[in-house]
Amino acid sequence: MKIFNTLSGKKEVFEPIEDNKVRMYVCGMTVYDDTHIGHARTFLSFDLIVRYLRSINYEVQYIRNITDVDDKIIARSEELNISPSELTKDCINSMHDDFQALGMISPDAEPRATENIDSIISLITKLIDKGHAYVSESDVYFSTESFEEYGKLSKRKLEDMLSGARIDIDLDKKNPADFVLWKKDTEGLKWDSPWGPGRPGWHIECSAMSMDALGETFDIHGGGSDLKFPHHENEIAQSECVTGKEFAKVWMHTGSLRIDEQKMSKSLKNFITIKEALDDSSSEVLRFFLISSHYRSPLNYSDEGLKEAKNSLDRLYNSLQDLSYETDEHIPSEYSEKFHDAMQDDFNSPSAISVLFEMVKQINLLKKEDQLTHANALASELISLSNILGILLENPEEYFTSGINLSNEDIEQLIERRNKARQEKDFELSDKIRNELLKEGIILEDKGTKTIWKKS
RNA sequence: GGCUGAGUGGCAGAGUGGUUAUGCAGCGGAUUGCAAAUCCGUCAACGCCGGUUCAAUUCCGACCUCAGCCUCCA
Repeated sequence: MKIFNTLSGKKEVFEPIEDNKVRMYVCGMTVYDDTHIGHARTFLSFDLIVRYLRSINYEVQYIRNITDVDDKIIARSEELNISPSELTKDCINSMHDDFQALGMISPDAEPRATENIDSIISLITKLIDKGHAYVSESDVYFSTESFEEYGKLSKRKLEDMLSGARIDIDLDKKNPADFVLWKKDTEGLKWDSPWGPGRPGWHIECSAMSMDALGETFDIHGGGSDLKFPHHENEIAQSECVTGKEFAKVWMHTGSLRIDEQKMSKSLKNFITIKEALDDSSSEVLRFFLISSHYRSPLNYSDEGLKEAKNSLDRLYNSLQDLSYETDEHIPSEYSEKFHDAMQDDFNSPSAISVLFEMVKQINLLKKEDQLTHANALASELISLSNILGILLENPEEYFTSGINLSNEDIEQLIERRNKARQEKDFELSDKIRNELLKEGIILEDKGTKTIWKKS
Protein backbone atom coordinates (compact mmCIF):
# COMPACT_ATOMS: atom_id res chain seq x y z
CA MET A 1 0.00 0.00 0.00
CA LYS A 2 1.43 3.34 -1.05
CA ILE A 3 0.13 6.66 0.23
CA PHE A 4 1.12 10.17 -0.73
CA ASN A 5 2.38 11.95 2.36
CA THR A 6 2.19 15.74 2.29
CA LEU A 7 5.02 15.87 4.81
CA SER A 8 7.54 14.22 2.51
CA GLY A 9 5.87 15.34 -0.70
CA LYS A 10 5.90 11.84 -2.15
CA LYS A 11 4.25 8.47 -2.17
CA GLU A 12 5.50 6.25 0.63
CA VAL A 13 5.00 2.62 1.46
CA PHE A 14 2.45 2.65 4.24
CA GLU A 15 3.38 0.84 7.43
CA PRO A 16 1.10 1.26 10.43
CA ILE A 17 2.69 1.84 13.81
CA GLU A 18 1.04 -1.25 15.22
CA ASP A 19 0.73 -4.31 12.95
CA ASN A 20 -2.51 -4.01 11.01
CA LYS A 21 -4.12 -1.24 13.06
CA VAL A 22 -4.62 2.13 11.42
CA ARG A 23 -5.30 5.10 13.64
CA MET A 24 -6.72 7.88 11.56
CA TYR A 25 -7.98 11.36 12.34
CA VAL A 26 -9.81 13.54 9.84
CA CYS A 27 -10.59 17.19 10.45
CA GLY A 28 -14.35 17.47 10.33
CA MET A 29 -16.83 20.27 10.13
CA THR A 30 -17.05 23.60 11.86
CA VAL A 31 -20.77 23.61 12.38
CA TYR A 32 -22.49 26.88 11.64
CA ASP A 33 -24.07 26.26 8.24
CA ASP A 34 -25.27 23.58 5.83
CA THR A 35 -22.74 21.13 4.47
CA HIS A 36 -21.82 21.71 0.84
CA ILE A 37 -20.47 19.49 -1.90
CA GLY A 38 -16.91 20.57 -1.16
CA HIS A 39 -17.35 18.88 2.19
CA ALA A 40 -18.85 15.89 0.39
CA ARG A 41 -15.77 15.66 -1.77
CA THR A 42 -13.41 15.61 1.21
CA PHE A 43 -15.38 13.32 3.47
CA LEU A 44 -16.35 10.93 0.70
CA SER A 45 -12.66 10.69 -0.17
CA PHE A 46 -11.85 9.63 3.36
CA ASP A 47 -14.90 7.40 3.36
CA LEU A 48 -13.40 5.64 0.36
CA ILE A 49 -10.00 5.45 2.01
CA VAL A 50 -11.40 3.89 5.18
CA ARG A 51 -13.56 1.48 3.20
CA TYR A 52 -10.60 0.39 1.15
CA LEU A 53 -8.21 -0.05 4.08
CA ARG A 54 -10.83 -2.13 5.85
CA SER A 55 -11.45 -4.22 2.77
CA ILE A 56 -7.83 -5.31 2.82
CA ASN A 57 -8.13 -6.19 6.48
CA TYR A 58 -6.70 -3.21 8.22
CA GLU A 59 -8.35 -2.48 11.51
CA VAL A 60 -9.12 1.19 11.08
CA GLN A 61 -9.96 3.47 13.94
CA TYR A 62 -11.58 6.41 12.19
CA ILE A 63 -12.03 9.61 14.16
CA ARG A 64 -13.68 12.70 12.69
CA ASN A 65 -14.16 15.67 14.94
CA ILE A 66 -16.74 18.41 15.15
CA THR A 67 -15.61 21.94 15.87
CA ASP A 68 -18.49 23.53 17.72
CA VAL A 69 -16.86 26.62 19.16
CA ASP A 70 -15.57 29.30 16.85
CA ASP A 71 -15.96 32.98 15.94
CA LYS A 72 -18.27 32.23 13.09
CA ILE A 73 -20.55 30.06 15.16
CA ILE A 74 -20.93 32.91 17.60
CA ALA A 75 -21.49 35.45 14.85
CA ARG A 76 -24.08 33.27 13.13
CA SER A 77 -25.95 32.50 16.31
CA GLU A 78 -26.20 36.20 17.05
CA GLU A 79 -27.44 36.79 13.54
CA LEU A 80 -30.13 34.16 13.98
CA ASN A 81 -30.82 35.21 17.53
CA ILE A 82 -30.41 31.72 18.94
CA SER A 83 -27.85 30.32 21.33
CA PRO A 84 -24.64 28.88 19.91
CA SER A 85 -25.51 25.46 21.26
CA GLU A 86 -28.88 25.54 19.52
CA LEU A 87 -27.20 26.48 16.28
CA THR A 88 -24.57 23.76 16.51
CA LYS A 89 -27.14 21.15 17.48
CA ASP A 90 -29.22 21.95 14.41
CA CYS A 91 -26.19 21.98 12.15
CA ILE A 92 -24.91 18.68 13.50
CA ASN A 93 -28.26 17.00 12.94
CA SER A 94 -28.43 18.38 9.45
CA MET A 95 -24.86 17.26 8.75
CA HIS A 96 -25.62 13.75 9.92
CA ASP A 97 -28.67 13.62 7.66
CA ASP A 98 -26.58 14.75 4.70
CA PHE A 99 -23.73 12.35 5.32
CA GLN A 100 -26.12 9.49 5.78
CA ALA A 101 -27.92 10.41 2.57
CA LEU A 102 -24.56 10.19 0.83
CA GLY A 103 -24.08 6.71 2.21
CA MET A 104 -21.01 7.54 4.25
CA ILE A 105 -19.81 5.14 6.88
CA SER A 106 -19.84 6.64 10.36
CA PRO A 107 -16.61 7.46 12.10
CA ASP A 108 -15.83 5.38 15.18
CA ALA A 109 -15.90 8.51 17.26
CA GLU A 110 -16.96 12.06 16.60
CA PRO A 111 -15.50 14.15 19.41
CA ARG A 112 -16.59 17.75 19.89
CA ALA A 113 -14.43 20.66 20.91
CA THR A 114 -16.80 21.83 23.62
CA GLU A 115 -16.66 18.43 25.27
CA ASN A 116 -12.87 18.47 25.44
CA ILE A 117 -12.12 21.81 27.06
CA ASP A 118 -10.18 20.17 29.91
CA SER A 119 -7.79 18.47 27.51
CA ILE A 120 -7.37 21.72 25.63
CA ILE A 121 -6.53 23.65 28.80
CA SER A 122 -4.10 20.96 29.83
CA LEU A 123 -2.29 21.16 26.49
CA ILE A 124 -2.03 24.94 26.69
CA THR A 125 -0.72 24.75 30.24
CA LYS A 126 2.03 22.36 29.14
CA LEU A 127 2.93 24.62 26.23
CA ILE A 128 3.29 27.60 28.56
CA ASP A 129 5.35 25.57 31.02
CA LYS A 130 7.69 24.46 28.27
CA GLY A 131 8.09 27.98 26.96
CA HIS A 132 6.27 27.40 23.68
CA ALA A 133 3.38 29.66 24.54
CA TYR A 134 2.96 32.99 26.28
CA VAL A 135 0.17 34.92 27.90
CA SER A 136 -0.33 38.39 26.50
CA GLU A 137 -2.75 41.09 27.41
CA SER A 138 -5.65 39.77 25.47
CA ASP A 139 -4.90 36.17 24.59
CA VAL A 140 -2.62 33.18 25.00
CA TYR A 141 -0.41 32.68 21.95
CA PHE A 142 1.72 29.91 20.57
CA SER A 143 5.24 31.07 19.85
CA THR A 144 6.07 29.91 16.35
CA GLU A 145 9.72 30.84 16.76
CA SER A 146 9.99 28.31 19.56
CA PHE A 147 9.40 25.43 17.18
CA GLU A 148 12.31 25.02 14.85
CA GLU A 149 10.47 22.84 12.40
CA TYR A 150 7.59 25.27 11.99
CA GLY A 151 6.54 25.21 8.34
CA LYS A 152 7.64 21.65 7.59
CA LEU A 153 4.22 20.54 6.38
CA SER A 154 3.33 23.46 4.14
CA LYS A 155 6.98 23.90 3.12
CA ARG A 156 7.32 27.50 4.05
CA LYS A 157 9.77 29.38 6.19
CA LEU A 158 8.89 31.79 8.92
CA GLU A 159 10.97 34.51 7.25
CA ASP A 160 9.12 34.07 3.97
CA MET A 161 5.84 34.45 5.70
CA LEU A 162 6.82 37.77 7.19
CA SER A 163 7.32 39.18 3.72
CA GLY A 164 3.82 38.01 2.81
CA ALA A 165 1.94 41.19 3.43
CA ARG A 166 -1.31 39.57 4.42
CA ILE A 167 -0.54 38.75 8.02
CA ASP A 168 -2.05 41.49 10.10
CA ILE A 169 0.26 43.29 12.44
CA ASP A 170 -0.79 42.66 15.98
CA LEU A 171 1.26 44.37 18.66
CA ASP A 172 0.07 41.79 21.12
CA LYS A 173 2.03 39.06 19.33
CA LYS A 174 5.76 38.50 19.56
CA ASN A 175 5.83 37.26 16.00
CA PRO A 176 3.13 38.00 13.44
CA ALA A 177 2.86 34.28 12.68
CA ASP A 178 2.01 33.40 16.27
CA PHE A 179 -1.52 32.14 16.70
CA VAL A 180 -4.10 32.11 19.44
CA LEU A 181 -4.40 29.15 21.78
CA TRP A 182 -6.86 30.70 24.18
CA LYS A 183 -9.05 33.72 23.56
CA LYS A 184 -9.55 35.63 26.76
CA ASP A 185 -11.73 38.53 25.78
CA THR A 186 -15.03 36.95 25.07
CA GLU A 187 -18.65 37.00 25.96
CA GLY A 188 -21.26 34.36 25.53
CA LEU A 189 -19.51 31.05 25.02
CA LYS A 190 -16.85 30.80 27.70
CA TRP A 191 -15.11 28.44 30.07
CA ASP A 192 -12.95 29.06 33.13
CA SER A 193 -9.24 28.71 32.65
CA PRO A 194 -6.00 29.62 34.45
CA TRP A 195 -5.90 32.68 32.18
CA GLY A 196 -9.40 33.82 32.93
CA PRO A 197 -12.70 32.96 31.27
CA GLY A 198 -12.56 32.44 27.56
CA ARG A 199 -12.56 29.85 24.82
CA PRO A 200 -10.04 27.92 22.76
CA GLY A 201 -8.50 29.31 19.59
CA TRP A 202 -8.92 27.46 16.35
CA HIS A 203 -6.20 24.82 15.99
CA ILE A 204 -5.76 23.53 19.51
CA GLU A 205 -8.98 21.49 19.70
CA CYS A 206 -7.79 19.11 16.99
CA SER A 207 -4.53 18.44 18.82
CA ALA A 208 -6.43 17.67 21.99
CA MET A 209 -9.08 15.47 20.42
CA SER A 210 -6.80 13.52 18.12
CA MET A 211 -4.25 12.72 20.82
CA ASP A 212 -6.99 11.84 23.31
CA ALA A 213 -8.51 9.39 20.90
CA LEU A 214 -5.44 7.98 19.18
CA GLY A 215 -2.40 8.67 21.35
CA GLU A 216 0.51 11.05 20.99
CA THR A 217 1.62 9.57 17.68
CA PHE A 218 -0.80 8.08 15.20
CA ASP A 219 -0.85 6.89 11.61
CA ILE A 220 -2.87 9.19 9.39
CA HIS A 221 -4.13 12.72 9.72
CA GLY A 222 -6.31 14.01 6.94
CA GLY A 223 -8.33 16.96 5.76
CA GLY A 224 -9.01 19.27 2.85
CA SER A 225 -5.95 20.79 1.23
CA ASP A 226 -7.04 24.23 2.38
CA LEU A 227 -6.31 23.08 5.93
CA LYS A 228 -2.64 22.43 5.25
CA PHE A 229 -1.81 25.92 6.28
CA PRO A 230 -2.27 27.26 8.83
CA HIS A 231 -4.46 24.69 10.55
CA HIS A 232 -2.40 21.52 10.18
CA GLU A 233 0.91 23.31 10.41
CA ASN A 234 -0.20 24.72 13.73
CA GLU A 235 -1.51 21.41 14.96
CA ILE A 236 1.88 19.86 14.33
CA ALA A 237 3.64 22.70 16.15
CA GLN A 238 1.44 22.52 19.23
CA SER A 239 1.35 18.76 19.47
CA GLU A 240 5.01 18.09 18.88
CA CYS A 241 6.02 20.82 21.29
CA VAL A 242 3.90 19.26 24.00
CA THR A 243 4.96 15.65 23.50
CA GLY A 244 8.38 15.98 21.94
CA LYS A 245 7.26 13.20 19.61
CA GLU A 246 6.17 12.99 16.02
CA PHE A 247 2.45 13.82 15.83
CA ALA A 248 1.01 12.10 12.75
CA LYS A 249 3.09 9.85 10.49
CA VAL A 250 1.18 10.47 7.27
CA TRP A 251 -0.66 13.62 6.25
CA MET A 252 -3.28 13.26 3.56
CA HIS A 253 -4.97 16.17 1.80
CA THR A 254 -7.88 16.14 -0.60
CA GLY A 255 -8.05 18.41 -3.63
CA SER A 256 -10.53 21.23 -3.63
CA LEU A 257 -13.83 21.12 -5.40
CA ARG A 258 -14.35 23.88 -7.88
CA ILE A 259 -17.35 25.28 -9.59
CA ASP A 260 -17.10 27.22 -12.83
CA GLU A 261 -13.36 26.66 -12.56
CA GLN A 262 -13.27 28.53 -9.28
CA LYS A 263 -12.85 27.20 -5.82
CA MET A 264 -16.13 26.74 -4.08
CA SER A 265 -16.04 28.45 -0.73
CA LYS A 266 -18.04 30.24 1.83
CA SER A 267 -16.43 33.59 1.18
CA LEU A 268 -17.13 33.41 -2.56
CA LYS A 269 -20.72 32.39 -1.86
CA ASN A 270 -20.66 30.00 -4.79
CA PHE A 271 -21.32 26.83 -2.88
CA ILE A 272 -23.94 24.20 -3.56
CA THR A 273 -25.25 22.41 -0.51
CA ILE A 274 -25.37 18.64 -0.30
CA LYS A 275 -29.14 18.86 -0.02
CA GLU A 276 -29.33 20.83 -3.28
CA ALA A 277 -26.96 18.44 -5.01
CA LEU A 278 -29.09 15.49 -3.91
CA ASP A 279 -32.17 17.11 -5.42
CA ASP A 280 -30.51 16.82 -8.81
CA SER A 281 -28.54 13.60 -8.56
CA SER A 282 -28.76 10.37 -6.64
CA SER A 283 -26.19 9.86 -3.94
CA GLU A 284 -24.64 7.06 -5.94
CA VAL A 285 -24.20 9.26 -9.00
CA LEU A 286 -22.68 11.94 -6.81
CA ARG A 287 -20.29 9.45 -5.26
CA PHE A 288 -19.36 8.07 -8.66
CA PHE A 289 -18.74 11.57 -9.95
CA LEU A 290 -16.54 12.45 -7.00
CA ILE A 291 -14.44 9.28 -7.03
CA SER A 292 -13.95 9.29 -10.78
CA SER A 293 -11.16 11.75 -10.27
CA HIS A 294 -8.23 11.16 -7.93
CA TYR A 295 -8.75 12.40 -4.38
CA ARG A 296 -5.78 14.77 -4.56
CA SER A 297 -6.74 16.46 -7.85
CA PRO A 298 -8.92 19.49 -8.04
CA LEU A 299 -12.31 18.62 -9.44
CA ASN A 300 -14.75 20.86 -11.24
CA TYR A 301 -18.41 20.38 -10.38
CA SER A 302 -20.66 20.68 -13.41
CA ASP A 303 -23.93 19.41 -14.80
CA GLU A 304 -22.09 17.82 -17.70
CA GLY A 305 -19.78 15.99 -15.33
CA LEU A 306 -22.74 14.71 -13.35
CA LYS A 307 -24.51 13.63 -16.52
CA GLU A 308 -21.43 11.72 -17.61
CA ALA A 309 -21.21 10.10 -14.22
CA LYS A 310 -24.81 8.97 -14.50
CA ASN A 311 -24.30 7.55 -17.98
CA SER A 312 -21.20 5.72 -16.85
CA LEU A 313 -22.93 4.29 -13.81
CA ASP A 314 -25.83 3.18 -16.02
CA ARG A 315 -23.34 1.22 -18.06
CA LEU A 316 -22.13 -0.63 -14.99
CA TYR A 317 -25.67 -1.49 -13.93
CA ASN A 318 -26.64 -2.45 -17.46
CA SER A 319 -24.07 -5.18 -17.59
CA LEU A 320 -25.67 -6.81 -14.55
CA GLN A 321 -29.11 -7.06 -16.08
CA ASP A 322 -30.48 -10.51 -16.87
CA LEU A 323 -27.82 -12.19 -14.76
CA SER A 324 -28.21 -14.13 -11.53
CA TYR A 325 -25.04 -13.34 -9.77
CA GLU A 326 -25.99 -14.17 -6.18
CA THR A 327 -23.27 -16.70 -6.06
CA ASP A 328 -20.63 -17.54 -3.51
CA GLU A 329 -18.41 -18.50 -6.33
CA HIS A 330 -15.54 -16.09 -6.25
CA ILE A 331 -12.86 -16.55 -8.77
CA PRO A 332 -10.33 -13.82 -8.10
CA SER A 333 -9.38 -12.94 -11.61
CA GLU A 334 -6.76 -10.79 -13.23
CA TYR A 335 -9.26 -7.95 -12.83
CA SER A 336 -9.24 -8.14 -9.04
CA GLU A 337 -5.51 -7.93 -9.07
CA LYS A 338 -5.50 -4.91 -11.35
CA PHE A 339 -8.18 -3.25 -9.28
CA HIS A 340 -6.22 -3.69 -6.08
CA ASP A 341 -2.99 -2.60 -7.70
CA ALA A 342 -4.69 0.65 -8.63
CA MET A 343 -6.19 1.20 -5.22
CA GLN A 344 -2.96 0.37 -3.46
CA ASP A 345 -1.21 3.03 -5.45
CA ASP A 346 -2.40 5.94 -3.33
CA PHE A 347 -6.08 5.06 -3.72
CA ASN A 348 -6.17 5.59 -7.46
CA SER A 349 -9.92 5.25 -7.84
CA PRO A 350 -10.15 6.46 -11.48
CA SER A 351 -7.75 3.74 -12.49
CA ALA A 352 -9.64 1.18 -10.38
CA ILE A 353 -12.89 2.24 -12.04
CA SER A 354 -11.37 1.70 -15.46
CA VAL A 355 -10.83 -1.94 -14.43
CA LEU A 356 -14.54 -2.18 -13.62
CA PHE A 357 -15.33 -1.11 -17.16
CA GLU A 358 -12.98 -3.70 -18.57
CA MET A 359 -14.99 -6.24 -16.63
CA VAL A 360 -18.22 -4.80 -18.02
CA LYS A 361 -16.96 -5.28 -21.52
CA GLN A 362 -16.03 -8.87 -20.77
CA ILE A 363 -19.38 -9.57 -19.11
CA ASN A 364 -21.27 -8.16 -22.08
CA LEU A 365 -19.29 -10.33 -24.45
CA LEU A 366 -19.93 -13.42 -22.36
CA LYS A 367 -23.63 -12.62 -22.24
CA LYS A 368 -23.70 -12.33 -25.99
CA GLU A 369 -21.98 -15.69 -26.34
CA ASP A 370 -24.40 -17.18 -23.83
CA GLN A 371 -21.64 -18.16 -21.42
CA LEU A 372 -23.81 -17.30 -18.47
CA THR A 373 -21.97 -19.21 -15.76
CA HIS A 374 -18.82 -17.34 -16.48
CA ALA A 375 -20.72 -14.06 -16.86
CA ASN A 376 -22.43 -14.58 -13.51
CA ALA A 377 -19.16 -15.22 -11.75
CA LEU A 378 -17.60 -12.13 -13.27
CA ALA A 379 -20.67 -10.04 -12.42
CA SER A 380 -20.44 -11.18 -8.84
CA GLU A 381 -16.82 -10.13 -8.75
CA LEU A 382 -17.70 -6.81 -10.36
CA ILE A 383 -20.21 -6.19 -7.61
CA SER A 384 -17.88 -7.01 -4.77
CA LEU A 385 -15.12 -4.81 -6.16
CA SER A 386 -17.56 -1.98 -6.81
CA ASN A 387 -18.99 -2.31 -3.32
CA ILE A 388 -15.56 -1.56 -1.90
CA LEU A 389 -15.87 1.84 -3.59
CA GLY A 390 -19.40 2.22 -2.24
CA ILE A 391 -21.08 1.86 -5.63
CA LEU A 392 -23.28 -0.77 -7.29
CA LEU A 393 -25.06 -1.31 -4.01
CA GLU A 394 -28.54 -1.66 -5.53
CA ASN A 395 -29.74 -4.40 -7.77
CA PRO A 396 -30.11 -3.22 -11.36
CA GLU A 397 -33.89 -3.58 -11.42
CA GLU A 398 -34.28 -1.25 -8.47
CA TYR A 399 -31.67 1.08 -9.85
CA PHE A 400 -33.43 1.45 -13.18
CA THR A 401 -37.00 1.59 -11.92
CA SER A 402 -37.12 3.46 -8.61
CA GLY A 403 -38.56 6.94 -8.33
CA ILE A 404 -41.27 6.71 -10.97
CA ASN A 405 -44.74 8.15 -10.39
CA LEU A 406 -46.70 5.51 -12.27
CA SER A 407 -47.34 2.17 -10.63
CA ASN A 408 -45.67 -0.90 -11.95
CA GLU A 409 -49.07 -2.37 -12.92
CA ASP A 410 -50.03 0.70 -14.94
CA ILE A 411 -46.78 0.60 -16.80
CA GLU A 412 -47.02 -3.11 -17.50
CA GLN A 413 -50.55 -2.63 -18.76
CA LEU A 414 -49.48 0.09 -21.16
CA ILE A 415 -46.61 -2.01 -22.36
CA GLU A 416 -49.00 -4.87 -23.01
CA ARG A 417 -51.34 -2.61 -24.98
CA ARG A 418 -48.44 -1.30 -26.98
CA ASN A 419 -47.13 -4.75 -27.79
CA LYS A 420 -50.59 -5.83 -28.88
CA ALA A 421 -50.75 -2.83 -31.17
CA ARG A 422 -47.32 -3.72 -32.52
CA GLN A 423 -48.43 -7.23 -33.27
CA GLU A 424 -51.39 -5.82 -35.14
CA LYS A 425 -48.97 -3.46 -36.86
CA ASP A 426 -50.81 -0.48 -35.49
CA PHE A 427 -47.61 1.47 -35.12
CA GLU A 428 -49.37 4.76 -34.70
CA LEU A 429 -50.96 3.60 -31.48
CA SER A 430 -47.84 1.81 -30.26
CA ASP A 431 -45.72 4.91 -30.81
CA LYS A 432 -48.28 7.04 -29.02
CA ILE A 433 -48.13 4.83 -25.96
CA ARG A 434 -44.36 4.88 -26.07
CA ASN A 435 -44.35 8.68 -26.17
CA GLU A 436 -46.77 8.93 -23.30
CA LEU A 437 -44.54 6.78 -21.15
CA LEU A 438 -41.54 8.82 -22.19
CA LYS A 439 -43.27 11.90 -20.84
CA GLU A 440 -43.43 10.13 -17.48
CA GLY A 441 -39.69 9.59 -17.67
CA ILE A 442 -39.94 6.00 -18.81
CA ILE A 443 -37.89 4.55 -21.61
CA LEU A 444 -38.93 1.33 -23.26
CA GLU A 445 -36.52 -1.26 -24.50
CA ASP A 446 -37.72 -3.94 -26.84
CA LYS A 447 -35.79 -7.12 -26.26
CA GLY A 448 -37.05 -9.76 -28.65
CA THR A 449 -40.61 -10.53 -27.64
CA LYS A 450 -40.18 -8.91 -24.24
CA THR A 451 -40.25 -5.22 -23.46
CA ILE A 452 -38.59 -3.82 -20.37
CA TRP A 453 -38.65 -0.29 -19.04
CA LYS A 454 -36.24 2.03 -17.33
CA LYS A 455 -36.45 5.50 -15.93
CA SER A 456 -34.75 8.09 -18.09
C1' G B 1 5.51 38.80 -4.65
C1' G B 2 6.49 33.76 -1.86
C1' C B 3 5.36 28.44 -1.46
C1' U B 4 3.03 24.00 -3.59
C1' G B 5 0.93 21.44 -7.52
C1' A B 6 -0.78 20.90 -12.54
C1' G B 7 -0.86 21.41 -18.07
C1' U B 8 -2.94 14.51 -21.94
C1' G B 9 -7.55 13.29 -27.81
C1' G B 10 -14.27 17.21 -28.69
C1' C B 11 -15.07 16.73 -23.04
C1' A B 12 -13.84 14.11 -18.36
C1' G B 13 -9.71 11.51 -16.53
C1' A B 14 -5.51 7.61 -15.44
C1' G B 15 -0.77 6.15 -16.82
C1' U B 16 3.95 5.12 -19.16
C1' G B 17 11.32 5.89 -21.50
C1' G B 18 9.78 2.12 -27.05
C1' U B 19 3.51 -1.83 -26.79
C1' U B 20 -4.97 -0.27 -26.47
C1' A B 21 -6.02 3.34 -20.24
C1' U B 22 -11.09 4.00 -19.11
C1' G B 23 -15.77 6.75 -19.48
C1' C B 24 -18.95 10.36 -22.14
C1' A B 25 -19.71 12.33 -26.99
C1' G B 26 -18.69 11.26 -32.51
C1' C B 27 -18.44 7.77 -36.51
C1' G B 28 -19.35 2.58 -38.60
C1' G B 29 -21.94 -2.00 -37.73
C1' A B 30 -25.47 -5.48 -35.15
C1' U B 31 -30.42 -5.25 -33.47
C1' U B 32 -35.45 -2.85 -34.37
C1' G B 33 -41.79 -2.03 -37.84
C1' C B 34 -39.33 2.64 -36.99
C1' A B 35 -37.08 5.00 -33.12
C1' A B 36 -35.00 4.74 -28.43
C1' A B 37 -32.15 1.83 -25.43
C1' U B 38 -28.46 -1.96 -25.65
C1' C B 39 -24.17 -4.43 -27.64
C1' C B 40 -19.75 -4.69 -30.79
C1' G B 41 -16.06 -2.09 -33.54
C1' U B 42 -13.52 2.52 -34.50
C1' C B 43 -11.19 7.58 -34.93
C1' A B 44 -8.39 10.78 -32.00
C1' A B 45 -3.77 13.22 -27.29
C1' C B 46 0.16 14.19 -24.59
C1' G B 47 1.41 23.38 -23.32
C1' C B 48 6.08 25.69 -25.70
C1' C B 49 11.55 25.59 -26.51
C1' G B 50 16.06 23.26 -25.69
C1' G B 51 18.97 18.97 -23.47
C1' U B 52 20.00 13.64 -22.14
C1' U B 53 18.97 8.94 -24.91
C1' C B 54 19.21 4.27 -30.14
C1' A B 55 14.25 6.11 -28.55
C1' A B 56 10.66 11.04 -24.66
C1' U B 57 4.08 12.54 -23.78
C1' U B 58 7.09 10.05 -19.90
C1' C B 59 13.80 12.10 -17.34
C1' C B 60 16.50 17.23 -16.87
C1' G B 61 16.45 22.73 -17.63
C1' A B 62 14.23 27.38 -19.33
C1' C B 63 9.64 29.61 -20.78
C1' C B 64 4.30 30.24 -21.01
C1' U B 65 -0.48 29.21 -18.83
C1' C B 66 -3.68 27.62 -14.91
C1' A B 67 -5.04 26.26 -9.93
C1' G B 68 -4.52 25.98 -4.52
C1' C B 69 -2.34 28.14 -0.16
C1' C B 70 -0.05 32.64 2.00
C1' U B 71 -7.00 35.72 5.54
C1' C B 72 -12.20 32.16 7.56
C1' C B 73 -12.61 27.67 4.61
C1' A B 74 -13.23 20.61 3.57
